[in-house]
Amino acid sequence: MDKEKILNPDAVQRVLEELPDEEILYDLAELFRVFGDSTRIKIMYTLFESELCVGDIAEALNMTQSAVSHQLRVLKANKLVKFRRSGKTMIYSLDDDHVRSILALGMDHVEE
Amino acid sequence: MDKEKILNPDAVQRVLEELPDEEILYDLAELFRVFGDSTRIKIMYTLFESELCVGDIAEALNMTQSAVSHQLRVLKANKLVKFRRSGKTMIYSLDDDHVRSILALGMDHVEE
DNA sequence: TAAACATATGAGCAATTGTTCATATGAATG
DNA sequence: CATTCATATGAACAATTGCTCATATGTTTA
Repeated sequence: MDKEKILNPDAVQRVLEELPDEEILYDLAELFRVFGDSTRIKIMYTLFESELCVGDIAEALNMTQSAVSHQLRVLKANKLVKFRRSGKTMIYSLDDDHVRSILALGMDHVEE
Repeated sequence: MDKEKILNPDAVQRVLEELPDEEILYDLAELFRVFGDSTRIKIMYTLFESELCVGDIAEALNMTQSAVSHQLRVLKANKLVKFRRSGKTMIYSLDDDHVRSILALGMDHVEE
């Protein structure tokens, strides 16, 4: 069985003091969870240079309109994309430059 | 039924040309998926200032040694943490500054 | 206002995932 | 070399998730 003995009480104490609030850590994880799906990553890259409507995203990624719409909903809920209406079509774009920054930083790490 | 009509063929074409390779996009998603769990986020924050052994991380986060070890395995596999042995204990630390940068950038977005 | 079109949404299913529990590995110590 | 300690690992289970299919909503146009 575990003894759970603390090897370095000072360090543990220090960590506990500096750890951000539970709620913030949860929100942070949720943000990254949204980035953690290749479909959503693709959709965001699709919008990297210019805005697009749902049908065109689906066409470009060879996906169902429904699947794209479902994922746009998630992106929207997390303020990663915004949209405007133009007649019957909804035109989506990246919400702010944080999205591009986060993608770029992740790319740095992936490309080594 | 869907008509799948392309509303903006030029834009679709442009997107297809500039979209990163499938494999890279997948790796990128996998990287963020690792960040997308609050337990792993907590573990990384635990290591933000100084290295720690497994038992101390478990103690600080009030988690099972096993659960922490399983997650460290995931972080290790994605090159987000590294470790060294010191006798019986394994001492973990963040692998590079990309980790801190990504966490910080995510924090920016979460804090609005 | 009825039909066509673009998008959104809900239910259901298969696949993935994080935890627990039990046990294995590997190093230090008597 | 047997025991103790720190960590790692495998199996199993519950919960979450992304897709499909069918249908609903809302806008334009004939």
